[in-house]
Amino acid sequence: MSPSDRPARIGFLLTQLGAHAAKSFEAKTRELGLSPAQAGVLRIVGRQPGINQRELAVKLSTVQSRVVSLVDSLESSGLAVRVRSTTDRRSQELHVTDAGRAMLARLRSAAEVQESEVAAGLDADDREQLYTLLLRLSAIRGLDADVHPGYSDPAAPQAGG
Amino acid sequence: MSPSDRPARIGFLLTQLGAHAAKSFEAKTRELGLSPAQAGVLRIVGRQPGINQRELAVKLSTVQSRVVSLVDSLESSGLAVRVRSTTDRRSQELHVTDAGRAMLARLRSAAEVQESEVAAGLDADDREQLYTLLLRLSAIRGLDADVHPGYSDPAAPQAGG
DNA sequence: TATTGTTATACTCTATAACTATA
DNA sequence: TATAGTTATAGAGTATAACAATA
Repeated sequence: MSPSDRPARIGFLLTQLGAHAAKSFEAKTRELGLSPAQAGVLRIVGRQPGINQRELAVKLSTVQSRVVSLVDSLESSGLAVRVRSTTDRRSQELHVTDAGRAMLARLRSAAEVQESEVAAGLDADDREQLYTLLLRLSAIRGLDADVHPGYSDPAAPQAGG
Repeated sequence: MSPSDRPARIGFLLTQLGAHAAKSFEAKTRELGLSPAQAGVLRIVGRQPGINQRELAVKLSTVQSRVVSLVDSLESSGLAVRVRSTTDRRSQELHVTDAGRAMLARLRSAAEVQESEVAAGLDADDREQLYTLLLRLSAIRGLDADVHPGYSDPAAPQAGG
């Protein structure tokens, strides 16, 4: 079976299933009161306490102005705080609060639930095989295991791959 | 290796790799002057000539008003046309023009290029294995092989899966 | 003069609601 | 009265550019 005989190919299927997984995760973060983007920032700050906004922007491949509004929202919901660096007063060091840590625990539970939903229909061997292949692709692409895109796009149509 | 020991899991990896694939495809459609959404509509109309806008909205899981603007753009770039149904003058039957068919051929080439990029680093056996597993997941989810989401979102940060 | 962060603003994509025309 | 499509409008998410504070 050559690639062109296939009803849909790896690129297409990855796009389709990735969007599906993203939507299911988004539904769960929204129930917890967060957008996927906010959840992602919280996760990174939890793993790298003291990271500043510029570093966060680089990690997320976005601009500082966007980080401002994301951190604003986390701060106003009490999940994270900004602390002025004592060594460089331009810099804001970011930290997760106790409430933020509680939220991270809830997000981890949600991710566990999502995992079983996403893999439903595959037996343990298939899951292991799929996991291994995807992890290899991710490594080949040089993707950061801490960062994944939060499609802000709950019901976005098409593309023909 | 239990799920919770994993550095990143299937749901997370699918989301990450799916976004990556979507972005690479989007870059290609943009070069051809189309958004992923426009490309997707063109593809569907090419496969189902005469489909009307309501049917298209259902297929894309979106609203009719959105279909209007998508079809508007395809029509004004000469890739598709609306034809009033003779049996129900409320209904607009959609058709691809010659220029639209030429564009579809270019999109197919782009998809071929994307496919080799996305699967780069895997040998033929691995690709076949991955393809089989993804196709099974897609079938289990009941996803439509004609429709996949066009993330309109070129550089969207995070979510913690 | 360069860098960190902020504000103001604008653009894209998408949905909701009111409307027109046909049935 | 219901349906296919359209228009007008609003919202979310994101980026760009000008600005303030600090280095």
